[in-house]
Amino acid sequence: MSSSPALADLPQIARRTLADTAYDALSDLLASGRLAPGDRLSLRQTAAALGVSVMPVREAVSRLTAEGALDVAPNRALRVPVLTPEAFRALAETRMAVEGLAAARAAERRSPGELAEIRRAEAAFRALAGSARPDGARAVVLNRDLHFAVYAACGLEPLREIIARLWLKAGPVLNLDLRAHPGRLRQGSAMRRHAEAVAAIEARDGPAAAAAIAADIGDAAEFILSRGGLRQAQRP
Amino acid sequence: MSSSPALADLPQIARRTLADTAYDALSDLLASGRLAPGDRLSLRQTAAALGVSVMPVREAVSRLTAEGALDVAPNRALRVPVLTPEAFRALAETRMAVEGLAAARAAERRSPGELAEIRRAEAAFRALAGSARPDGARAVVLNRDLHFAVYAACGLEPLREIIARLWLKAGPVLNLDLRAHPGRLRQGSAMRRHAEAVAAIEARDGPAAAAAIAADIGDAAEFILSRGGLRQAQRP
DNA sequence: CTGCCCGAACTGTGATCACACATCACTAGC
DNA sequence: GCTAGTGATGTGTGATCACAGTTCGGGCAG
Repeated sequence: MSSSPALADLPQIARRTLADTAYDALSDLLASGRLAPGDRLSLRQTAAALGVSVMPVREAVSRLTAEGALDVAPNRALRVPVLTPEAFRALAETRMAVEGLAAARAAERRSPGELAEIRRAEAAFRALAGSARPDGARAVVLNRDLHFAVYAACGLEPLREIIARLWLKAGPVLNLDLRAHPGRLRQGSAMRRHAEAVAAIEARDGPAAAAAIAADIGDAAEFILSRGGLRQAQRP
Repeated sequence: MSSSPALADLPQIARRTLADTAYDALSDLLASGRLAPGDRLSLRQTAAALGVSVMPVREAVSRLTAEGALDVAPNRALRVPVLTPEAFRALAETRMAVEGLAAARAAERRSPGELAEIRRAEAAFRALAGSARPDGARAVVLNRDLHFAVYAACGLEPLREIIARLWLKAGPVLNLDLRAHPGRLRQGSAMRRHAEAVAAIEARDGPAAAAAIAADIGDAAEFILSRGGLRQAQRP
């Protein structure tokens, strides 16, 4: 097949289905905490909001329920999962273990470029968290950027995907709280943990990086649990 | 609403949709290696085979693709993912880390009942693997039973789910190989690793349990990689 | 005024149809 | 003889309809 070399320059046409787009839209809502635990959603309503039929939304929702990011009650009602304190604690412990693992590997094998990216993300978060009146929604994004800059450096793509799914489950709880109480950022706990993590990654100290990330997760989880930020999943 | 207390004893009616059933059927095919990497499947054909319309199959497939257990090519072709050697190695490393983590926790906090269940599963596998002509398909099931008896004892349900998804991705490669070459069982490598793991769990030695499970995974992965058991994902 | 019941509106689930696209066998043209 | 175009067939994707089940509010009976 001989043809003009100009064809080689053509960018591949992105082949995105409506279901993919719907999935991204719902994921974003969940990860950013704009969908709170217990919120119900309807296929037809979200389909109307997205301007498509219910089919793409159905597929997106079925993916999210498979990942545990959404919950279909026995009544067939569709809602954002409400975690019991026990389930939330188990999720937090899992995250501490798995994300600690990724952080340790990142510390040991990060490239100079990856380290630079991590430091940049840490600086961005610190600038926001240290400001007079931090924007909760933006803090959510920057915190996520920093964490995933670290996990991207661990060199194991499957591990990164696992963590992304864990964040989808924890996102509504964590970020709803962070949006509601951005003042917690001023306590500096997150900033301190982040600084410890970056220092450990810079020093190629795996265990220290794991400990810092785990402490960051544990601090936030403990704060939310102590505040009773979790509603019970029971109906009266 | 006052009613007879006998009603409290009634078991909940399992509300299984056709999509759930289709998901289980496909998962089983994947986990047991009866669907080999590169195999294509068609919504309409599998729907006909299951005696339902395409809708439930569509939903099951969309869940599986979200988990990475199935792959929808840019051509929209649906197939079991073909792992490159690099991707397979990354998956194996992730499994060694994550499943090692779970095994370590299981060793430290297993209950007597869980230990008994693990020992029973180990004995069942050993009996089969040590037999004259081991049945590959049955070995797949018993190996899975043993591993998940350990992971169930780790006390973190989210971690167990993560591992189940990893097995869905690795299953076609591993189990296709095991079915094709059941003679490898007679080398005793798996049996030795299993025995080490059970001993470590019995002794509540977390690091040793992690090492044994990781070695079990690593041995199998190394064997498959050395045999060139992975086809390239490229088309001629 | 309170408790119950019934019906309208809505839910997810499944089936069916329509469509754009991919694949492959085949044939016309060089 | 080999390539390029063409048609039939099958593919996933999306829309629409049908249905069983739920939810919720209004109205009737007590």
